[in-house]
Amino acid sequence: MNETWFEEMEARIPTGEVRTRFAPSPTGYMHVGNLRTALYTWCIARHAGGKFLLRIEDTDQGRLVEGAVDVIYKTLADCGLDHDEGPDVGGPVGPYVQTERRDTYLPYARRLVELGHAYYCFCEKSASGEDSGDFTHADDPCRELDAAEVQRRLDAGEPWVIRQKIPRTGTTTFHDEIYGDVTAPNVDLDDQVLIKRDGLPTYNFANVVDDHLMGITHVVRGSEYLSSAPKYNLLYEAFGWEIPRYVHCSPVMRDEHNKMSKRHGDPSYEDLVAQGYLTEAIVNYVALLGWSPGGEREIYSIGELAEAFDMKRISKSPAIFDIGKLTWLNAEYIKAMTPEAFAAAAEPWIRRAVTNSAYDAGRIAALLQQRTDKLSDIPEKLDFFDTLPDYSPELYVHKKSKCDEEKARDILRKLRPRLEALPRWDNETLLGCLTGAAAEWEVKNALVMWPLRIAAAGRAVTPGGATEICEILGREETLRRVDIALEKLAK
RNA sequence: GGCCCGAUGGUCAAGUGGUCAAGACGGGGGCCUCUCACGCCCCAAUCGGGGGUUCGACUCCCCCUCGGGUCACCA
Repeated sequence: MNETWFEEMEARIPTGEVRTRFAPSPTGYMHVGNLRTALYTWCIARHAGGKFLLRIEDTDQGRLVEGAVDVIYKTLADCGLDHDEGPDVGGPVGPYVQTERRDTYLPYARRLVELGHAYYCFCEKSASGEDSGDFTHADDPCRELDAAEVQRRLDAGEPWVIRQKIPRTGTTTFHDEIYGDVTAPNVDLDDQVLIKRDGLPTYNFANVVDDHLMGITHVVRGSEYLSSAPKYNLLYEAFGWEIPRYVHCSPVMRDEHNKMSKRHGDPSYEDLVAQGYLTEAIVNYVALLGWSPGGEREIYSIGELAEAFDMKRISKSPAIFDIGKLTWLNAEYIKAMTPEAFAAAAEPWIRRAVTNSAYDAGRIAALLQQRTDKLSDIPEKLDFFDTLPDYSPELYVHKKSKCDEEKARDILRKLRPRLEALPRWDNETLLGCLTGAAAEWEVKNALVMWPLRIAAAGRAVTPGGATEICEILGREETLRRVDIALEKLAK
């Protein structure tokens, strides 16, 4: 590559705006930690009115997973994390897939060799695990090979890699937006491989080159990269490039010791949605896991998150994912929905349990909205609609309502003709009928409501009260169930 | 093990030298009430340990402990 090529690459780099990127490798699914990183990255860009880009890091040919990229697109889109540049929408510094950029890395690596900050290494691939323990990047014989020798072995077709030439003395300090200055002794830094034997760059190298070539101003990533950051700095300095701001995020944990992981069966974004969690609630919860806006407010829409976001307030220590708190937040979102929106979201779940189309899903949804933590909890609350359970008469015994089987039979007997004679069958009418009866018989409302609700539902706990359930069941079915109750109680 | 980073209730966390150490989830109790839930009220629960610095430390420094990360031709 000639000098012109490098100049052209540099000339494309946008300046004067905040540019962040989410750079996943398509090796699996969107776990919660990934989602959070993407969210923070997006927030930094949006907060500053900058650009958010998506770059696919697929330099590991062995770990590609079919369909993984689609999961990434879908998740980002669902969550409202729109990107300004990326493989699908293009942009000024494309391509945005690393394997499509394969020809740009080698020239930069060669330039580093020329600059004396990298070298060709012809050593055999080290066996895995061999150099664990007290390994301290022992003198690589290739480090000081002279140019002629290198050229000879290259010409002979020997396999090679290019390694970064780390200084043997001194220290390297880099600045992180949330951890502050971090210093590491150069001796502890490895002469990491930049270009692999297959000609593709390693993650570390591709990352630096791409971030520079794409004009990334804020590098947001997991804290697992904290200890390799000094090597990145050395690379930027060797090239004479401006060092971006680093924002390292601590991991999301499943418990005190382990990160959230697919292996442990921890839920991904998609899993959570399948479990009945709302996207808005997931995004909101994840944002607050490891970041705090400072005040007491906890409910934030995606837009409000972008507005309030201050990366300085990202937590330094790992946070444990608490499904219970997510569930609470999800319930808050459900309660805040309009009845229409909730009915629409709940209907498929309602119909899993209630197949009888005579029972109005909208009415059922109205009973459910204040009692639903997550949508998947819905079906089990509704099983009594389609078929009346074969319950025990003991269910009629309820201390607080002062009800027992005897009283239940008496109440239901007297109630049946009144219900049958009702001019209309709606909640108000039913309520009037029942409270009227209670007043007339000089008993508590509860003593009338309890047996009727048990008769109608056949279970102790139901969403909604007696009148609401009877209204949905309809007059005919209600009377049928009262008759069944009287039969049970007659024994 | 070397190196790097971190440490406020069970969990998420506010707090940046002087506070009776916010708030939320969860837990406990109560009120409301046609069950359950919602809502409302109240309660319990935290600065890992030890040294300094200071008139005064959760806040600053050191050590210990504990936790996390990293030490791949994976990202």
